[in-house]
Amino acid sequence: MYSGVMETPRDRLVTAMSDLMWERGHAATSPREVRERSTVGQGSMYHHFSGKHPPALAALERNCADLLPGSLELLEGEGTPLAWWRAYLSRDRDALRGCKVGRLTQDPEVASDPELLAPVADAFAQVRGALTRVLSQAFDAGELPASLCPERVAALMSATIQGGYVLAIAAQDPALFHDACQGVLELLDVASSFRRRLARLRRRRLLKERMGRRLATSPDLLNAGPLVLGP
Amino acid sequence: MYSGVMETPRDRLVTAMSDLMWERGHAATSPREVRERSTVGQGSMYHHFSGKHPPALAALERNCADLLPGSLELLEGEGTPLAWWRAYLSRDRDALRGCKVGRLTQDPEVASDPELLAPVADAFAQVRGALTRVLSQAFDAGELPASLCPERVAALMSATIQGGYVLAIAAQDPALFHDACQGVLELLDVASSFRRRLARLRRRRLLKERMGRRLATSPDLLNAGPLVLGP
DNA sequence: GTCTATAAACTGATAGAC
DNA sequence: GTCTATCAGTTTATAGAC
Repeated sequence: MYSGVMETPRDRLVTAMSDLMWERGHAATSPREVRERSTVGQGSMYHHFSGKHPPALAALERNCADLLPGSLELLEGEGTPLAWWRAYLSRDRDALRGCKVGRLTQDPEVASDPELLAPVADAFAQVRGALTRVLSQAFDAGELPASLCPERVAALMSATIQGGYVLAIAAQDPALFHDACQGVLELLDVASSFRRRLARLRRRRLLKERMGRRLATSPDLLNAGPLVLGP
Repeated sequence: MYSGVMETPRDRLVTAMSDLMWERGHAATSPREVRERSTVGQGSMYHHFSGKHPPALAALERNCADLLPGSLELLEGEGTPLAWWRAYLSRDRDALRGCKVGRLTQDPEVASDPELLAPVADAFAQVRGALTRVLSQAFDAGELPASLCPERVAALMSATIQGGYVLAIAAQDPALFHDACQGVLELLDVASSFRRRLARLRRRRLLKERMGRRLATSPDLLNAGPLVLGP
């Protein structure tokens, strides 16, 4: 069925609700505001939706569906685990506007309504799942120390982004968002370089044993100052 | 001036506003709710405060003043930097209720009002400052690799907590909050053990040179499997 | 300082013509 | 499906007695 270029009134209502939930949350959004933004008549609104709940659920599901693919596609395809999580944590995000989905966890009417919370919970679970898979690959490849737990590091990555928004908005400075993300990247770089260095030591030791002679430990390892990481 | 055990009506209004801002945020809180909770009469409320803004500012300033000391005192006193940040990140927090202060960054009326946002920004800046000082001490003592930046790791710690709330509420499971906090602790443990191990290598090398003889590299270092950290 | 009464405004929701 | 008109219920805010 051809719907033309114009959005249908129903879509306009959902779009208005979606925008308002991002800007103001659910509890702070009144049906009147939704109606005004959607430029839909008073009577028409009640023809399409009865109350605030149904359009809110539709808006939420659309927001999650819109946002998820962009996040998930960064965490797969060509490349290495390290490149994936770097891309994910370095992704350009509008720090002062916050997360369309995450913000709603702070809304009393969403958090207390299992139906509204479900798509939010699902979106976060999927992102965390993808991050966990990526990290597990890095562990299997020996690129991260086994003392780290993929699930916990995945939770940390998601939390860093969500908490980064909080810090940035509080300070009205996007730099804090990027500081937090950089911070976790730097820690992961240390952890993965650690593993690489240990592996290097192991290889040398094996080599040394096989060749039956002593190999001087590489001075550049022992003098290592700040950890400098490859590109 | 003696005020007795009972809170004054003005205090009751501020307390009610404070509780409601935590539970529902500012935008979603109506003057009527504040009046009902405070059990202050309609006329009395307008005698003490004109509108929602003044009691909100008072409530916010009180919340920040109540919350800050508890956080700051964990980050000083006897002990080591590592013990301080562990205590800070392991502190018992009600993950599903969220942060009294941080939640308000997601409120449109707080985020867009410089006067209301100021105490929030200040509280976060102070915590970040304390964390940065603690981390700087660890860097100075050589307990963390110099590739890490104290400010960024401090931002990461704050973000982890704030983001942990988001994940926990989304999943309605406090475990996710603790996962995120544990995740950053584990990464910091790796980073600090890394530094310790490098330092150990350096000491041995110095010793070796001074004694003019070769010292076999410690097998327990080279065979290190999962990093096991001290208590 | 506190209370009751009341005014003024607004909001959510419905009905019925087109 | 959309519009106008309208109603009922609430909410904010003020006035004035105590």
